[in-house]
Amino acid sequence: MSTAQELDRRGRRRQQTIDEILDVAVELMQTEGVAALSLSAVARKVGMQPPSLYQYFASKMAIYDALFQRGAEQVRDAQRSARAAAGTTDQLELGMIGVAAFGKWCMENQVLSQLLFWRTVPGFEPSPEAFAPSLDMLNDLRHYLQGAVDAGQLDSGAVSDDGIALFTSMTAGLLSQQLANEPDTTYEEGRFTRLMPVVLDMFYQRYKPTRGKK
Amino acid sequence: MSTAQELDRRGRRRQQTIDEILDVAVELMQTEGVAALSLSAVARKVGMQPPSLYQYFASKMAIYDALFQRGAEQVRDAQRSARAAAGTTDQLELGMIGVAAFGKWCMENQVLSQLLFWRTVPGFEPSPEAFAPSLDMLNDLRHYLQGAVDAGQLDSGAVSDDGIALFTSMTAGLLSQQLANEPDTTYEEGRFTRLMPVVLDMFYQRYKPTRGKK
DNA sequence: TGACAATCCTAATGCCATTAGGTTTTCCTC
DNA sequence: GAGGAAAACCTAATGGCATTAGGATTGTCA
Repeated sequence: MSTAQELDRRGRRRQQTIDEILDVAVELMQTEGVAALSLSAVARKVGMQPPSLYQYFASKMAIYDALFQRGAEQVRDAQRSARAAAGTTDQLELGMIGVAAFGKWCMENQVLSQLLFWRTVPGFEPSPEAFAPSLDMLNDLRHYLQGAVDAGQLDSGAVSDDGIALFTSMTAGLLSQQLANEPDTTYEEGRFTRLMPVVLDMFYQRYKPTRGKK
Repeated sequence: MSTAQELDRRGRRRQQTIDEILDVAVELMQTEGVAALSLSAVARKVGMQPPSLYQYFASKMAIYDALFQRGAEQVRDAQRSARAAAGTTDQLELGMIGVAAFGKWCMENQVLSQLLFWRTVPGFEPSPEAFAPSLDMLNDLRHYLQGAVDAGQLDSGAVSDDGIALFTSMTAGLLSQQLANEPDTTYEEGRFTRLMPVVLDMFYQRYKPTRGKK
């Protein structure tokens, strides 16, 4: 009836198609490899001719970018809701919960993880907009480590550049090895991800308050 | 004169061409991306027509495989000669020297590193032959850690599956982050690789003899 | 009903890897 | 030094890809 309503209807249909394209793209990347995504294959699976996809995405890279953003938002929110669901205010524990949620999401969304955390697609560089949620995640991490420092659970070195670099490298290192060498398992049972509590403990040992600095 | 000599001449010329193709391939991967290697571009740069390359390699994947093997041999040998050049028999120190040599090679051969340690090229799986030097490297690592255990420098847990997984994950984690986030620097100055001694120390702290087990 | 815009199509371009089949070059044997 | 085999290289062709141009169809509203 009203213009707004019609546009809304059309807009919703359009969004539906966009989502379907992205879903199919993920599905194909799962079987063919992230960098081997073919627009023609996507079009075939959606039931379109390849050029029609350009009504929804300006290029193949735009699809990668949309998936990057989708993934970054998902993993950030997965981390946040895991922390919110936990009934604790212990900053250290919240940090650990976040890492576990992160790891679990990565194992369950390997295609998106690869896009997000490896530089695996030749010409692809995420747009600032798509990258923003990743920065949120890094800030969240800093926030909880700072909280642990303030609570006297960690030495202040833990939130230094070196501390952050160590934290992300060690956790991402386990994830990376897991995804590369033994992808078909769960976060809890993986030969590498299983060691996540160990590396977190190593980190805490290094940045114990009152002594652990250098 | 003799058949052997002539075949040798031809064989040497052939090997020269093969090497040139591989060199050009690395060069192009540096500028265009590892997964974006184009045989046509290689052929152009070598001064051939694309189909002529098939005289030397059965497919594009065969080129990747040759590069994989080349890289694996290079990095293994770089590690070994660094250890041989060191004037020590201290197993722990030899382990550290190996890691440093490994890291340095990776920073100086980023294209090959990516091929070797990330799963970045869609259809590519290294042949067992190409993969063998990587196994050598893992055995070398095990050997030196075992040596440190035998010398009473480390707890035996260091050579357990978990210990090895931890060691490789932490070192590869730093390298990975360095290559992905700040590739244009040296091993010594990189924001992440600079922390290599720190993570090695963390490892040694965890597997100190006489106490450090669990 | 007519018009506008969204949606989808076919046709075409220029890239790619790879195969088929022929020509030139190299080099050893006689 | 002539002949011939094998190596090295070529052109032509196939079928795939991403992307662009431009036309047809369809839905939606005045």
